[in-house]
Amino acid sequence: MPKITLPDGSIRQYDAPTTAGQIAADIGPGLAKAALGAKIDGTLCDLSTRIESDCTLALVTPKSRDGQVDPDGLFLLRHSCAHVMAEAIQRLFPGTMLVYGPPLDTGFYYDMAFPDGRAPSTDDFIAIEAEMAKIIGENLPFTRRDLSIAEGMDKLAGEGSKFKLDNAQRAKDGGSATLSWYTTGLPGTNWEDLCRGPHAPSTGRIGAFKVMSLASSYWKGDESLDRLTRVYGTAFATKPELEAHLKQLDEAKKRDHRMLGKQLRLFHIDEMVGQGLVLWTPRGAAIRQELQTFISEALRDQGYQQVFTPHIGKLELYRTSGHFPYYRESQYPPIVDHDQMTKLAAEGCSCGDLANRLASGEVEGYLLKPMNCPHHIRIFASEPHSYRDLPVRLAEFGTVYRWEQSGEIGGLTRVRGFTQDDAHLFVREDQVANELLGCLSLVKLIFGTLGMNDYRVRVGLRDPKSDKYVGEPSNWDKAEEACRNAARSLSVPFTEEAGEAAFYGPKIDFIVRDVIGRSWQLGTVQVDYNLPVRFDLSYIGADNEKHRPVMIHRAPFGSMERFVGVLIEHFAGAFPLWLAPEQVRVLPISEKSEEYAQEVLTAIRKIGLRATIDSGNERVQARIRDASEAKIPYLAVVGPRDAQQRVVSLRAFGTEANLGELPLERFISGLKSEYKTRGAESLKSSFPA
RNA sequence: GCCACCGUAGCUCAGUGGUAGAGCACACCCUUGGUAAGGGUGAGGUCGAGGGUUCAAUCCCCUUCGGUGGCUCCA
Repeated sequence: MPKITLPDGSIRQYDAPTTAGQIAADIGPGLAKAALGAKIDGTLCDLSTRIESDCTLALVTPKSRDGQVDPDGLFLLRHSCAHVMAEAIQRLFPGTMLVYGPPLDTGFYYDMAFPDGRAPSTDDFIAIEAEMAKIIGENLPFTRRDLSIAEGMDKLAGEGSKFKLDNAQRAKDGGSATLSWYTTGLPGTNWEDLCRGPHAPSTGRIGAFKVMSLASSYWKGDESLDRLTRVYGTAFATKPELEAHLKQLDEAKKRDHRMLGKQLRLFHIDEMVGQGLVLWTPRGAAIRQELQTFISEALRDQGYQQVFTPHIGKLELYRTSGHFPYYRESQYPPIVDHDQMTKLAAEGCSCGDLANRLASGEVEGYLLKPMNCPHHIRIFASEPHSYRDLPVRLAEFGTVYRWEQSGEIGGLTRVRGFTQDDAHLFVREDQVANELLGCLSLVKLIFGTLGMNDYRVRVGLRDPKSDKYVGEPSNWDKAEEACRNAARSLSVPFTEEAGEAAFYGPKIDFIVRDVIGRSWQLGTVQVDYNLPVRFDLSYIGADNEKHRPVMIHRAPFGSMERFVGVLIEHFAGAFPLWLAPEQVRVLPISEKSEEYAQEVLTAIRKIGLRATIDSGNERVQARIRDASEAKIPYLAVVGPRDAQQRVVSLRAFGTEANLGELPLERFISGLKSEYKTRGAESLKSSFPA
């Protein structure tokens, strides 16, 4: 006789098997009406799930008691809505085979195989949504039925969908005793789908939904298998929630760095220059320069030395490092000099031959550098080192080139040429732990100064099953342990992920999300026992013997391109004073104040800030609007009154009214300290709140 | 790289099988205005590029380049 423990601790006793839905009804009609499903012993289930023995039970509704949207409720709604969409699409596109349709954080998708050439386009969304509305309007129950594995397999084999058959096989392999189908309505009469559930009780519970977009995917994520069409949608319990979600998406779009980059003229990517090759326009370059100055100061404080190295190097260098053999596909092809080319052409050497001979080393060429480490290593190796000299820390804003797949390139976040704020530390083994901490503190300083708190940390370890990693397992163990320990010191939660290591060593990565919700790796710190071996690096120890240094690779920004891209979105284009491309705009009320405005401008420029004057033939209101749209931190409005009193009327970005008047000298000194302290001190504090 | 969609003025976007439009930006004129758009006039386009169908293509078809959304990849 089941004894049900509810979340408030109360217990309900039943003398016969019951269902979650029945229990909800027993508690109250309101709850019965609101319930979408139940968590039985922590597992999300249908309301119709039969309960035969003691359990804990929590009913799932669209909103929990405190008014928050319940993610489990959304899960049920979206999973159910995916079914409704699949049914609607199968009605409109006969012959469509269903593959897999899970809920997501922001909605759901369904992968489908359409009969050749008959995939829907976005123009069909209206029809699909109309069909879905019909199904939802009928408020049909989602009815579950279980078949034995054998029966179920027979049924699927008869229906002839290899995709569903495969899903069933995987359920079977996963230890499932039965296969379940969900019918939208009456089993045997209405539409059904192989699905492990759970679902909302009926279609009518889907309050609001929208078909969002089309994309493609590969079956099981494997590009050698069938190509599928993925239809994305979303669903909510109510219309206002859907509208709020759509509005949020729209807001996110406005923060998109590609949009803002164009609008604020921060960078340009030009067809004629090449895909994924970023041109930094003056305004974006100002931001980058400030960031580089910032990090250079921090590096100097930590005992780094700056170096410069060329953009190319001999293939032999990258054969030694392993980059060329391991990552040939993702590099620009090697450069072969004229004489070689002429000679090879005379021999009738084919492109294939040339590739092979470059790979084997029979023909030498140059490579656009995919990484800076080999160059830095050769700097280290260019002179002998004593154990007393270590750590040697070589830093460079080094530009590297990688042949990213064309479909992956976009904006500043994935590009083919980018500049890393790179450095390589050559350290004694006993120094590894401490140097790692130094690297992490640098990352923390950067993220802290910029107010970027929304990041996660990943410790990337080797995948024991893969053979792409070079070096001794014992060294890998040591390096992985050092990373783990350093990550622990961060007091930020981190995950350990096998298979995420670089080929030469484990790493600690800092990962942020963009406005669209995509994750990007920014800063990275990597421990490397392997390249020192490949390059036979050494230092002389206290024992007068040769010893092998350990390398640490680190780039707290990751790349300037990606970092600035993420930063544009982080600030929604409204950069703090120290980073803003145009920091102050002086705005004379009329030509009568032009002279004083020029004086103010000169004073601002004298302390090294980027400022302009807008003496345009427009009314003040219009020019204020222009400055506001350009997201300029400070606007100094000056008219005859201000000139008379030697003050400026100050307006800050993001504040509705003007802040008030400030004597010119205080304005200048306040600007200076806000700039120099990178916002730690603010000019705004000169005004009453 | 794969699939889908998109490419019209500097930007955002309408539009049509008979060689094109709006708003903003830009230029000039009037206006000299005190905190988020003052008024007028004007200039600006090989409708991404190449090929095809057609009497005629910005529009239809093919190819190509670029962008977007995904997938796959990412030292």
